[in-house]
Amino acid sequence: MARTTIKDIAEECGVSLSTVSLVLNNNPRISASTREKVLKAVERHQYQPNVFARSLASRSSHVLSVVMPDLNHVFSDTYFGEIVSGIYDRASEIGYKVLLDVANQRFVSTGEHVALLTSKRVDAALFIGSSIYDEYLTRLETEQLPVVLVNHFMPGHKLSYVAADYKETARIAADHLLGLGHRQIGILSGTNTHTALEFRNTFIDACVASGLREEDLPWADGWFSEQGGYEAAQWLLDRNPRITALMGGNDKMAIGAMRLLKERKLRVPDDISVLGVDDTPASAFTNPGLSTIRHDLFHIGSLAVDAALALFNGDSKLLQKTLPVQMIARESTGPAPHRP
Amino acid sequence: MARTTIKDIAEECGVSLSTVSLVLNNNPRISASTREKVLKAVERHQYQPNVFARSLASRSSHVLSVVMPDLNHVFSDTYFGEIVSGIYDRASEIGYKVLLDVANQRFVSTGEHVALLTSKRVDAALFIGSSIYDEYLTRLETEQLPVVLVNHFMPGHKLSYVAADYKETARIAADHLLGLGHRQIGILSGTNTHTALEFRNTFIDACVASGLREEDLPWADGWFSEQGGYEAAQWLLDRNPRITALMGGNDKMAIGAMRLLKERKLRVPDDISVLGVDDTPASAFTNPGLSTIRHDLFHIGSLAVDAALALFNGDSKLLQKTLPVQMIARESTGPAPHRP
DNA sequence: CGCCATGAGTAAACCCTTTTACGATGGTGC
DNA sequence: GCACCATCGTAAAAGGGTTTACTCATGGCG
Repeated sequence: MARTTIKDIAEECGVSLSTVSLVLNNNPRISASTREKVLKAVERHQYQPNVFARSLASRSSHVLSVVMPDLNHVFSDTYFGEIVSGIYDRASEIGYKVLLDVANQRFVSTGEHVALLTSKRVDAALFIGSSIYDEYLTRLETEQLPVVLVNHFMPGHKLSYVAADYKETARIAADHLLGLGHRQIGILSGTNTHTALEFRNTFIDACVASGLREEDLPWADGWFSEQGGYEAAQWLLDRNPRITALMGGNDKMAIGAMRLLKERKLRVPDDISVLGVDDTPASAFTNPGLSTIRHDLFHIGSLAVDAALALFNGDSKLLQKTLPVQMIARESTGPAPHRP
Repeated sequence: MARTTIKDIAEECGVSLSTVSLVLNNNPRISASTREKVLKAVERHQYQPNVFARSLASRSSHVLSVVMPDLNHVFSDTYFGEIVSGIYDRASEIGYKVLLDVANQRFVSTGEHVALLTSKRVDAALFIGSSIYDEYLTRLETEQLPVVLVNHFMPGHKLSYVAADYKETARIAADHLLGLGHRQIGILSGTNTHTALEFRNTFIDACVASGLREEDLPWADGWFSEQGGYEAAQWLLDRNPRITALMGGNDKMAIGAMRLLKERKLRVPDDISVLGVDDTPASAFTNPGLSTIRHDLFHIGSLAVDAALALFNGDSKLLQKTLPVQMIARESTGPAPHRP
């Protein structure tokens, strides 16, 4: 039994194909009575338009691609997970589907990241967490494709993005720690991303502006993971035992650092304060609860969807949106201890 | 500038549309010389076939849907993440794309879970982690759609699945704990899934067969999460202080239980042993390392892809595959302590 | 009463490939 | 020299919608 097509509906209702199509697309040209007749038949037959025929004719697929970075276990990372949830929610709310991609070697070298868009397979693409070195993004820029970077950006490139305000994050973080009296702060800096760079630089600048010396703001690069935070903290503490606070590049790094501190029998926050960034769900459940600067990743994801579609619809050429952040003070930060 | 189509290529090469199409589909009917000529033109124009036209004509979308359960933070759950990784990897290996879906209220009530397949939008669908109550699956059964349940199943239904051997898992677990001398074992049983039921029942049967009494095998239901494990463990320990081992329904529950034990100053495994199921990445990093029965979720994901496509291609009507599991003994299980 | 604007619907072109039945060409065996 | 067969291509029919320009009544207006 063949699927029922628009033709079947048209014949049954004694109208033309176009009429049915117009009804289905809510075109006001069709009278209420005809509309109803058609809709009834549609309902009766459980008619489902063929999405391919539709996409082919309308040049819109109603599909969004989300491109994940090629990291181990990306699909179970809370940071990415929150963003994907936001994307998925918003997309399905407005009738869009989400296609999964990973920016791995093959994906880039075969040019699939471009073909995906030029072949109209997807209306737009959302890139999550690409790194400084992701030169492939430039091709997306030159070809003016509907692409949005999610919670990161590429300075000097005309690429749209929706991202948390990392500068403001850094300033709030600096204020918070300085206000608690910390004068030697170690920075667990994420690696390979412009946001990480911007965060670190702004943080340092803010501290220096308040009278700290650069040498009292040692930093170490590391992966944005518990392990990365653990190792970076280790490196920093071994060289700078007088540090009274650790600034994590994200919550996971901060959590990794806290594990190290526990192993070293350093109390948080009595001996050393730890501050994170993101406010991923786990942060509320650490012990002590992690103070952090909240980035609303879910919301960033949904806004990215809207931005991407605005680009696709030609409403705009370039969208660069920076979102406010919020200090969440829990228990992992406290007054700086006296160091003799 | 319009996209180059198969027609452009054909004209440029002085051959028919069909010829180009056949070349592109590696049909041996076309001679090597013609083939080469066409491929050169394709290369020169960076020609990309229009996927929609292709899907429309060929009735195959080369897309798979992965349907996630409607849980909080599914997209950052390691269990689901591992499976999705396996699915994604295998799918992209064989030229398939992966579409994301969530089995939420809307998805089911609108019949999208069926329409997705009947409308040929996707070639097949992979359902991850549906529950006992997911009646909507029965419609997939009656309509004989290409659907595979991933690491779970529905007894009494003719639904294909690829799942770890939960019975064997239960037996291995029982052997392991009994071998260590445990005689009173609390079970942190996952809830709402047939695999959880099967696991619990088989575990109890195995223990009883070895001479334990049922009343020494108390169990508590809980969500498959750290929190769920924590609470279930709490409930069990409060009522059964003589327990010497806790059997987690999965690693997360086991990890949650370990947190509780730490809070209660009970040493693992000296005072109480803890055993998990799955061997998700985190299990190697707990302290002490979590003993567990390994389910190769990544592999299960890839096999599910192959199974789904076998169904789609009509190679088979029903595929029910059970995969071997493996004991991973780390430090969280040890000899039962003497309880006076 | 004739003209025109408006509303409702339709015809037909178009979107781009796949696929099957058929055609042409040249060679083979007898 | 003929029937027959491969081999290589092609024509044309799907596949199922969208969309634009056009038709045809109808009613209002001057």
